Amino acid sequence: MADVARKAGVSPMTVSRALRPDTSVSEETRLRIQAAADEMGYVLDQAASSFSSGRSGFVAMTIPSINNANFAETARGLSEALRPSGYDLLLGYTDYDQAQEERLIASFLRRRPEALVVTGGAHTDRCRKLLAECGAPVVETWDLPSSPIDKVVGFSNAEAGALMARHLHSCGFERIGFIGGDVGADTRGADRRRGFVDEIERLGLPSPKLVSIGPPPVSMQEGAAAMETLLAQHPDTQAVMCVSDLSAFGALSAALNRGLSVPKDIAIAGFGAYDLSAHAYPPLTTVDVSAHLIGLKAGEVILSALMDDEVAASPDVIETPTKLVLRAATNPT
Amino acid sequence: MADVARKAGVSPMTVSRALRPDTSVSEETRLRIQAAADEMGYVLDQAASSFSSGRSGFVAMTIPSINNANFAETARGLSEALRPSGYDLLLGYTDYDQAQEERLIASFLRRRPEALVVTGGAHTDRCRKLLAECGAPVVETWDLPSSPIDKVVGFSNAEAGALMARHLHSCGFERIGFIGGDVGADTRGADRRRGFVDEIERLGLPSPKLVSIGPPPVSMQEGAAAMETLLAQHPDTQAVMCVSDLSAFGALSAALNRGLSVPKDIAIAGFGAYDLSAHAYPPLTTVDVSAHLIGLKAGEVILSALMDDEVAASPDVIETPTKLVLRAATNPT
DNA sequence: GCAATTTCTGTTATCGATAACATCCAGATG
DNA sequence: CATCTGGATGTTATCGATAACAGAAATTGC
Repeated sequence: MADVARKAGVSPMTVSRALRPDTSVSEETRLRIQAAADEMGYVLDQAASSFSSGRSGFVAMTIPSINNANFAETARGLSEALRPSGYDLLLGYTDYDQAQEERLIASFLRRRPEALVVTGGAHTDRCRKLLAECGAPVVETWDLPSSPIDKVVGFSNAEAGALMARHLHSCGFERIGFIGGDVGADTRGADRRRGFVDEIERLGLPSPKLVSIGPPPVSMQEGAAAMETLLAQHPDTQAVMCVSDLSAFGALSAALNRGLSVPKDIAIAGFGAYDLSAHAYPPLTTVDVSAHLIGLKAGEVILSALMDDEVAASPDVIETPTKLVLRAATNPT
Repeated sequence: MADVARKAGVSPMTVSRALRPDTSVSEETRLRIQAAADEMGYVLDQAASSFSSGRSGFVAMTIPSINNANFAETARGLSEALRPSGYDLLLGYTDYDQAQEERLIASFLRRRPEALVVTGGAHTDRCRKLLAECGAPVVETWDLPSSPIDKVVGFSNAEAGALMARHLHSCGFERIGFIGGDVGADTRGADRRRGFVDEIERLGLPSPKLVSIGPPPVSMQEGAAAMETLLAQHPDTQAVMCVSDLSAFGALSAALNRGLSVPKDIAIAGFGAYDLSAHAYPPLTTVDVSAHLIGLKAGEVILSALMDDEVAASPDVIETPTKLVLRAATNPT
């Protein structure tokens, strides 16, 4: 930077200012400095910049799986919301493992992110402590934790399950099943199942048949296997909700392979409104949780918190909409 | 850190050493320092560490889309390969836009990544220059560029297209189509189409009917629309390859919606071996490009380059395998 | 026309960790 | 017993940018 300053005939301080937005340097000088920097191939050293200014320019985010269209959408939304303000996204995945999440958060904190976004409201004790005491805004997403760490942008997974329960009930199905959502690692999936089961029972229908599935990430393969189990044990099942569209898609393929007609022989619903649910044959009924919007809102919450606008501060909890998406796979006619 | 040092009764330098691997501190002292640091909630400031040591601890990676299972797999592979060495992954997506890639790379370079991984071999001139001159190892992936910047881990997209062409020919199909791959933004998709078309012609079959598709990312929706166009214009088409499994899946749904039987009326093949291709009904024939392996190999190449082991240096170009995956959707019997 | 204000630029100190070098000491070696 | 060796620890200088403050030049207001 000193070289650039010499070349442009100014002090290093002026170069520093010229290369940042919102700093007072005359337009003429800025252009001259810019030209000198470009010509010399000078690139700002952000490590030094972060060190000196105490601002890392990072927002850290953890998601359960990098290979999941829904969480990817949330990451994209967050990234889009933050880009105009110049923040870089530090993205990591936890493999649905709270211990892994803790390690990841601890590692991220060394980079002094200016805000953190995590998925879900369930964390190890130490992880909660790290997040609560790190001094940066924290946003929990994809959930409505009962005792949030800081900010929340999400929805009730239990209510999403109940929503689907009411739909299947309104379609006239009575012998109903649920695939997945039993493993502790995916607390949101477990919440959906709980909401679904409770609502089915509240509506006076027989308790849903539950089929376990392996630990997350739940694959299509596992959905297919679970469907075969369900059909073997309870061949008279009329409708089934799966913990995600991916498992629902696997379940659909298993049903079709068995020669069943969907929804005539068995209706299938998923969760998450993945693209594939719209193009499955028949298309799958699902719940749209506006994954992209969650990311956008989380970004807005962060920016608002970082501005420290006491006046225009975001609410601490933002509930995002969930919407039933009706498709042929649960249409009883 | 000075506080921790005081508390543990050592110098700051010893604390610095104790908190890093591969540094000589007696086990007893290390434990005492670790305890003091934990108790005080001290977290290393990596910005300062990077600044001082000149090593950022970052590897930067750009992928076309964050919401694509294949690229996500490559990112996961890279991340897994690098984790043991303590590198953090700085991940960004280009939206299949070279200008966006250039901006992203320029932004990443300010963080002084110790290596960069990019997707494909097509870049803007300035981007090539930035990458070539940044001093860090660069790995181009998912392609075999004719004039690589540095290292390469990938495969020939044209050959992958030709592979599928030979398969469809061997099945006895003659009137063949190709959906997608026409837009410049996705050079790899264009390569696949070129390889496919050339091979079909070389085999003496009539030139494939080509159907355009919107700019990437190619959605299932667009695959479906393209299939409708193809069926309207060339209803006698016997087999079609799509630029990706996602568009193939959309095309499949369009064909089924039309009341066609797959593969009896029309055979469908995709590319990429996405999970959904295995569980589509009927399952889709595709090309497996070992996305995860690409990431792993890229990570190994980087680690080897950073070790500067002249002896065990990785080759500059690693060709990863592509494998035809035969499934019912192109089985003519 | 002169003081008051604003705009632009320069000076100095500093952020927190680590590289490089120096030192000390215990045990091995001849 | 003197010397050597190597592991463990301390000392000093430094990385590159920016915050905070200070000063100079341009502009404004009455």
